[in-house]
Amino acid sequence: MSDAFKLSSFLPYRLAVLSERVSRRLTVEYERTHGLSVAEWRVLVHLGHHGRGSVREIHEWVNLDKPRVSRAVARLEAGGLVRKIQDDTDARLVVISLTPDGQAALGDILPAATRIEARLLDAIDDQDLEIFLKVVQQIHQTLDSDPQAKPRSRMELEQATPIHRSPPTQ
Amino acid sequence: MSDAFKLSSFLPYRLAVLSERVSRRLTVEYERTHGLSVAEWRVLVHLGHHGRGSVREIHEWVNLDKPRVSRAVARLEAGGLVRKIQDDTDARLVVISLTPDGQAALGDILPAATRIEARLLDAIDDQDLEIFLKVVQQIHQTLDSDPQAKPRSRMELEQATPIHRSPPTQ
DNA sequence: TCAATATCATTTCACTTGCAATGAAATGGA
DNA sequence: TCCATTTCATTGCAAGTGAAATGATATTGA
Repeated sequence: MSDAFKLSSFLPYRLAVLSERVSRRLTVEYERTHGLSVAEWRVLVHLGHHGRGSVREIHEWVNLDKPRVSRAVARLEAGGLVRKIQDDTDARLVVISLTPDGQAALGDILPAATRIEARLLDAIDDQDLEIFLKVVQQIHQTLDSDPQAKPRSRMELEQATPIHRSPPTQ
Repeated sequence: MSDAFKLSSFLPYRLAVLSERVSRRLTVEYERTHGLSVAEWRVLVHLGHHGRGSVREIHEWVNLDKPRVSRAVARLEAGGLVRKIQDDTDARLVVISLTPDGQAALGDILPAATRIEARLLDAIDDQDLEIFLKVVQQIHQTLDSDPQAKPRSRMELEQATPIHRSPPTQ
């Protein structure tokens, strides 16, 4: 009882609740339409943007541990959305790329995902969004200097990308 | 390849990455010191604030489904941090409350958790934080009017609580 | 009063997760 | 050249997860 501490005003809790709710909303979309999990969706998107990649590469970029990527890729391959071929200069590597079906699936889901994101962003003032993203970056930076925190994934570090409003440029 | 869509600038992805990193940092703390999971931590905090509660009540307040609460409570009881007693007016209900050990554990973890949060907040300008939280609320509100999204938990709805800066008042 | 329905907490079951092996292949140094 | 180390992807395994089922109790309405 008592104690001034309230879970509802605890920043980590708030982030978790928000993130989970948003993520769940997204999942409804690509679960229903293509039976994809979050991991599979991320792999697909990465391949859509980068064309091809090894398990390690994808792992480094999309914030998923290697076993998760490996299994996601296996499921995607079983579903015919992705192709795995042994690299010929390094036999340990597996080069993963989208099949035409994978391209099609991605082309189908991307607009839906973007639309959901757009709906969320529409309610937010431009300047507020900018500050929001700045704060996100600041939190990351604080964690960067905390030895107890997990390092950021490569993607986060390389890209200080702004959010793309509805009609995506570049 | 190509396609303008980048995962790194996709809001839901960003939220997930940030939330996971923050959550993991917290977990290091109460995992190491008391072997607690996130669910157990939330239950403990809820009880610390509300004194007692049923599984359903806790479930509604701390954004955990009932099975998860039930199991978290079971583990906490096994560890002696929590006590379960049958409600005498309604035999279905279980009234859960902290034991002295539970109080002590909470008293031990709370400062550490607050300290980590304070470190994150310290880097953020007051006004920016306010806007950040406003944006969080706006995202929730957008989801509130989306029939495909999961409704907010009771706690979120009842409390528009601001973040408490370091020396927690009230 | 008593059957139908609703509300609890818990359990079941199939599935996912994350960490730590594992085994295969490449690399570097003696 | 050849052994030790490193770098790959995958798999094993113990634990966790969530949705639905279960069983116990309460409530409601005929």
